[in-house]
Amino acid sequence: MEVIDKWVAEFLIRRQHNPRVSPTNLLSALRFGDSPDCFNLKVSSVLRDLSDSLIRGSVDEGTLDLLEILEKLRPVITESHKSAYCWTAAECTARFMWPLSASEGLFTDALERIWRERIGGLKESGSGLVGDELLRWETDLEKAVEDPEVYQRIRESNVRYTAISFLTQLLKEQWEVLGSSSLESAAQRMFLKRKAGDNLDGDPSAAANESTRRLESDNIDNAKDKVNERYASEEERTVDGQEEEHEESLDKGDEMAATELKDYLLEIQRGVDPSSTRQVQEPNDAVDHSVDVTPQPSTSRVNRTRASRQNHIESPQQDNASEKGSSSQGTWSGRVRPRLSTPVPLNVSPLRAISAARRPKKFWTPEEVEALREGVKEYGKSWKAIKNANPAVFAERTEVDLKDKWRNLVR
DNA sequence: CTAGGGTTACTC
DNA sequence: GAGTAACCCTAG
Repeated sequence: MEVIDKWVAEFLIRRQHNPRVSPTNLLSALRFGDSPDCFNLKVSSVLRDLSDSLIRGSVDEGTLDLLEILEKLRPVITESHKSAYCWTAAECTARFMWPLSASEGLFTDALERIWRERIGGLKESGSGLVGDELLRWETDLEKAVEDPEVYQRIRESNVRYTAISFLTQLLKEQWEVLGSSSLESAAQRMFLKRKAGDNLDGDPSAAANESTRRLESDNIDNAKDKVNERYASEEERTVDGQEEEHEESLDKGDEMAATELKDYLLEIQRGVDPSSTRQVQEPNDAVDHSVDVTPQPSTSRVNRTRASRQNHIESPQQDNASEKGSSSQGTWSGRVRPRLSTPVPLNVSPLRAISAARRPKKFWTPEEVEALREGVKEYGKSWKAIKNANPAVFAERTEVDLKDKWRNLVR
């Protein structure tokens, strides 16, 4: 199971749209240790932390820490990694240039801390992050202490923009090199294996292996090509268009991966727990559930539509079973058709969960209504704020419930 | 997250 | 069937 834990953790960390994931907390909570098979998980975690920093618009010394950790994980340093580190270090120093002269404020402290201690340590250890560009910056910043003109020039330049551009570029490259997450790769392999098994009469496993090999090789080649192309345009210090392109490919990839992953997880669940294909439990039904040949009452057209929408996975079979059972009881000569069991909806985030049953109706208490009136007086129609202001009273109400109740009250 | 239309379950 | 309250769905 530990492998699955790692896969799921890696998958969650790499979901850029999930703001609740904190890689550091997640890894420490799961206690994966330092085993070598955690490599993808660790790299993903560092990249995700970097990505979150950029989303928050924060480029600070924590970013330098992350870039140094990334160097330890990926000893082959790319140009964008070096540049990102260099410009981030420059930005971390330049941000202390808010006074008009170097002697005021904390500029010299930052110079000491970042360049003499931190980067000095890197030089001693022979880090690949130390390059010509970094050394040039070091010289310029040291000069700035004595030379007001150099100080002023650096102070007025937009170091932050370039740092963010390189960090964005680095992230894009690193995600591409990392390829699909372990979980997505496994889902893709399962998907291709099944597809090959369905389509070919020959040796399905050979075909699946070939397809998988081709897919993986294509992914790696594409990533490498893209990285090389990017290196060719290393001097372009701009992020225009990159973000959009990245988002678009993420969305398409997410959609495909989510579908395949869902199939794969259903399959895992069937394999792990065959009893998981449980029957529907009716609250007042004390008799044997193993058979059910009673046709479902069809109260109205809309009810049927609703029911089939809520149970879209099982509805075709169930409808057929019900109809056949009712219409052919005679021909079955007393044999009863076992009712097909209903698969349990897999509530696996971030896949969309299958619609849950309707909540039981709960009438509003006078206390709740009063709290809602007071809340609207205080916060207006900010249902979330009203709920948060009265968590105990509205423990069993959603923001939408509050909105609906208010709509009823003002009618 | 919110607004607004739709659905469900219930009463008259 | 109309009216109502609570709940659901989905666009923006």
